[in-house]
Amino acid sequence: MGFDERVWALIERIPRGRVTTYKIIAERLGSKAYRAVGNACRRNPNAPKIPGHRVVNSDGRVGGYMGRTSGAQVGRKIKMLREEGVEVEGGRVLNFEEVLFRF
DNA sequence: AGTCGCCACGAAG
DNA sequence: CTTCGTGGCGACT
Repeated sequence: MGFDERVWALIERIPRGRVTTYKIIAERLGSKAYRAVGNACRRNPNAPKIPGHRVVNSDGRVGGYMGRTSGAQVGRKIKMLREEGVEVEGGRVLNFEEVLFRF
């Protein structure tokens, strides 16, 4: 099981209505490779099953989606989050600390 | 083997 | 805002 697979396995455990961060995932893997976590997400092979939209930046900014840091793809990410009850405004997760999932 | 070039990032300036 | 460090991976040679 490579690095990417381990990242995906963790992402699958994020509950609905919660988010986590690249940094937290890296720490959970015993690594400081938060940037590599972003790479793993970018290579996410199964968009619906692996909820990459629940992974945001450590400062609460929504970040990117489907390989993009801005644009329509990111818009869909925000929409999905809203649909599961996560408040997003101005590209930021509201009540970030409250919805943050730390495994 | 090694190198090089990404990055949905983070910290510091 | 801007750099700068950064880890792991894929695509090369």
